[in-house]
Amino acid sequence: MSDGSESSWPAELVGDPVEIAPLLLGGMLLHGGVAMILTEVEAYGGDQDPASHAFRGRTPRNAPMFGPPGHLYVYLSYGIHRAANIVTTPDGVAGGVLLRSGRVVAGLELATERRPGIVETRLARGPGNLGRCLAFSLDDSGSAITCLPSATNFDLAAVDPALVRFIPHAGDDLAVSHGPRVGVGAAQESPFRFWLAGDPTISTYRRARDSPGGTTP
DNA sequence: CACTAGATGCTCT
DNA sequence: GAGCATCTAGTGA
Repeated sequence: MSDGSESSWPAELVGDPVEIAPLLLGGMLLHGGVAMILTEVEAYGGDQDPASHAFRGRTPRNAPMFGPPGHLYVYLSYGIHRAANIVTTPDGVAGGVLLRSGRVVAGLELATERRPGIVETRLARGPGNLGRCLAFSLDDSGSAITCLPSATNFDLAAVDPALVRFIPHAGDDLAVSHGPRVGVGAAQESPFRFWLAGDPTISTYRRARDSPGGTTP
């Protein structure tokens, strides 16, 4: 009974996570009273991707990965960190995009409260830190994401912090770098990780590790 | 900056 | 019980 609230996820953002992932960069994600621009993402597939949680089939935890696109898949990592994916594949097909880094653009006080003493550019660096800034919990796994037009002008205080909203980037092209994911033999050919070139919210050493001698600016 | 070790709790066999 | 799609603090240059 969700008052006709179907996911407003656009068809352009449905498909192979490797193709959709770079399209999410520059988009704005809202939850928990904080808004951030996505600066680094990573694609995860289904039964083709040995590193994916969905690789060994459907379980209660990863069920959202197999569900409709435009939904959240949140998992607990190392008992501490909550990492979030955006499901991009059609219903019945597993695949999603892990949100690795972001730049906080609104709700800075809340984000700083959740990560005391951390410099602004590092507030949402890494999947666990990003999830903490946005106050994601395991209960948010499976939630629908409301996708709004890029022209949307919002008042953060008026946005329900329990809802997940996404506003895609539109306008001038962004400089996107990409690199292969290390440690996964079967999928080393195609790039899985994408980030905004030169963005200060992404650490340099991690960048160098992920794309040795190639796509970095 | 590079590297190491330890924390921490849910998920699945 | 084992194993994590990780992060931080600590060390040494």
